[in-house]
Amino acid sequence: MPKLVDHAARRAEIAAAVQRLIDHEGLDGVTVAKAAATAGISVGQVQHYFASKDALLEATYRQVVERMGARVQAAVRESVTERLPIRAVVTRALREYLPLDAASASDHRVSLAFLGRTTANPDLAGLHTETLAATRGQLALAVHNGKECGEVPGDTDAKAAAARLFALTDGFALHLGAGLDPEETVETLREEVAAVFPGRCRQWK
Amino acid sequence: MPKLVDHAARRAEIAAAVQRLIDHEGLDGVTVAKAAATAGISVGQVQHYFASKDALLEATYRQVVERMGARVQAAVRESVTERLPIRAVVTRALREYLPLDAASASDHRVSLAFLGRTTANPDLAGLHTETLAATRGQLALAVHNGKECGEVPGDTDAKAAAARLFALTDGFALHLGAGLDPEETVETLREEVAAVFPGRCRQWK
DNA sequence: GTTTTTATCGTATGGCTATATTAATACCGT
DNA sequence: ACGGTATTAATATAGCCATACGATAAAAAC
Repeated sequence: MPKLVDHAARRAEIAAAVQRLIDHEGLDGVTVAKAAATAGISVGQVQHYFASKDALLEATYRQVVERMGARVQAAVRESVTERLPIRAVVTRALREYLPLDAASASDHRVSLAFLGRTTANPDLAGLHTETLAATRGQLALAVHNGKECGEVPGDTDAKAAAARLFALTDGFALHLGAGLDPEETVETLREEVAAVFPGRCRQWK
Repeated sequence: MPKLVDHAARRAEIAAAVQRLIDHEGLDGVTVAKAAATAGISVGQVQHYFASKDALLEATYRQVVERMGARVQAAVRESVTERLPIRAVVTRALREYLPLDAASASDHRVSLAFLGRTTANPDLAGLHTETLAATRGQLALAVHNGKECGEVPGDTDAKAAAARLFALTDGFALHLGAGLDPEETVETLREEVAAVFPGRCRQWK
């Protein structure tokens, strides 16, 4: 057999180049030729690793979404191993959704660019809706656990509280790029979560 | 002189056709030829009313933004003439930002499509940022007035409260298209505004 | 060492698009 | 009625882009 190449890694590299390109020239500015130039390879090589331009863009989007999810999961795992209260876990998790550093800001911009295409692309819209629903579900579960644990009052509507916190976070993420102070925003988000989780856990989980 | 044509009205008609086109095929699916076909006119006529495709899209976006703003302003004016408390005025105004009916949902989708292009278009990004800042400023003013009037506690940070309510509203608007219950959402928004404006106005303004 | 499979590259091409241009039309003031 | 101009239609053009294709290199298998 010929030269051995890690296909997945190469695809990831190319997708990363496409992300830089989107960041710089927008989703519409992406052409296969420019993607190849950004990645420092030939057009033919891009074609070798992606069957079509659509496949290339889909892989790029998937990579961005996965990285955003991974950031949140990492924050959750870290908080859980530190035996922090659910309130703190949720606060850290939601904080990870905000475009506070360069990397997550780029991810957010790119995911926003794709979001603008959901209008005419049912597949993309479906993926987006599913992702939102999953996140909202996890958040609702956290609130529910908070009720069982004693951090959240018993009369709280877990689903409504989750929807509210999530919408607030996404709204902040949207507005952060447009003249909102990061520190104040994070502080407000912290207070909002604290308002939903006012109690203390009765037992160590 | 020749045929008299209301330029502004004709431009608005064409822009409305472009909006339908964006709604159906996405912002990328817009071509001058399709725009002409959707509007039921020739390509040459589109060229006559818009110097370039960019100008056509900009006019469309501007029309959408203006209509969204007008809806809010109308709600505010109506509420004010009814001598409603500021709380009710703000509630109605924010409610108008949500894509609850077909028209505002279309406007929201289209503005989202344009938002996805702010990545690479500084002019568009600037316009968007300004619009957000203006809205946030108006909202902060409403909260400030509420403090003077007695509806809002004196220790409320008007700017922070405005930023929070606005982000929440925009977040809800974003999530409404993806599996959020409209009625519950409106109710939650109403409660949130009520929480910021818990008092009663001391005097009739 | 030959063969076969994979990787990479450069170029060709067919289609689509924005826009320029040219010609035709219709209406108004006089 | 009629010239002139705003308006409309139709066509031409030049550029760009995704994708197809062919050629070359390289490395494993035997």
